[in-house]
Amino acid sequence: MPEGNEIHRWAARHNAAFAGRKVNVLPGPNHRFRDAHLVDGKKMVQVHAVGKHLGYEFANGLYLHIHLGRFGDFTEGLGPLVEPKGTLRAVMQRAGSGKVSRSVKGNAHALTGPYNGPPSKDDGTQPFPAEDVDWWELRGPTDCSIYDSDKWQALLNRLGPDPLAHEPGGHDEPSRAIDAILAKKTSIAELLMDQEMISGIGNIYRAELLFRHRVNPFTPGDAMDTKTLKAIWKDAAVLMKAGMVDRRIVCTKKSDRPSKQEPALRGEEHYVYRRHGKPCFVCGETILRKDVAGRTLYWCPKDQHTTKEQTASALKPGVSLRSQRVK
DNA sequence: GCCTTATGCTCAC
DNA sequence: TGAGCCTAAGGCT
Repeated sequence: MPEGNEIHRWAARHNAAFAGRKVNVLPGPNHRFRDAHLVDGKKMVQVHAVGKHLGYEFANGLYLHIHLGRFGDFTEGLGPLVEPKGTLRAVMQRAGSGKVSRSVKGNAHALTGPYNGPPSKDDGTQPFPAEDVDWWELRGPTDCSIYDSDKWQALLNRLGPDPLAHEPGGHDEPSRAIDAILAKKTSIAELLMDQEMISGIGNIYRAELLFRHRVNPFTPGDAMDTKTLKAIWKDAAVLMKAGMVDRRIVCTKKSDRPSKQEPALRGEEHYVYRRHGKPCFVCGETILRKDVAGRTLYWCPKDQHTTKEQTASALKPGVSLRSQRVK
């Protein structure tokens, strides 16, 4: 369920664990990933992350392309693999690290922990360094398939610049995104989610970025100004980088949190995302939500200066999104 | 157990 | 613009 921060984090971890090594790539129990054999047993050169896409580059010139979509996720583990579940799609394992064991019940070593931070789960499991990862398993991706280098390059060409793919100070690329946005009449809320404009931003970051810059989400791209767009780009890079490290998207400033706690308490990570019906941390106004192009947009009508009509278009409290979509 | 929701995207019409 | 695909969790009965 990742945005760009998670994708770059997986790429970093899987580079540490597998880059330069021979790996086994196996289809899941249902064998839906039929092309696994094309890279199985080959040397994995390196993992690339662009926007929300992962590309595992192999020495034979092929790429294992993975897009997690909304539901996809990895489980990493140490030691022998255990009992894959039916929904499993694919597995990568260090070659020569022993046979895949399907006899052990339970998965005591498996967890999807943060880099070196505190455990992400409340079950007491401890994180381990990426270098120690022996295998990962994948479930629920939107795509898991083999690309040749032309197909991979075509993907890169299609995607807009990625805030996480650029070094601070070397920000020449955002101009491409900014020019593209300024040429569109579509709302900035939709444009921020458009991977051909900027890649890597998803529903949480778009809502939070628009709030942090007090931008009316319904503003057309061509009515935005360059200065604000530049600021949003820079902010995106900072927030997403932080989200890469602790596997937690935190967009509130300490001074805006009701508790003033650092790190942010549960429920105080976001200004507007999933806070509909609750009071804005900054102005106290009720946070609104609306279905926009199939995704839920959250905003504060006061801080983000929405018009009466835009405010009135928000979903009524208690009404389900599904019934709203059917209108 | 059913319903809803969720950090996404593609394709057919 | 809508349907479809993918999986899991939480709230409700």
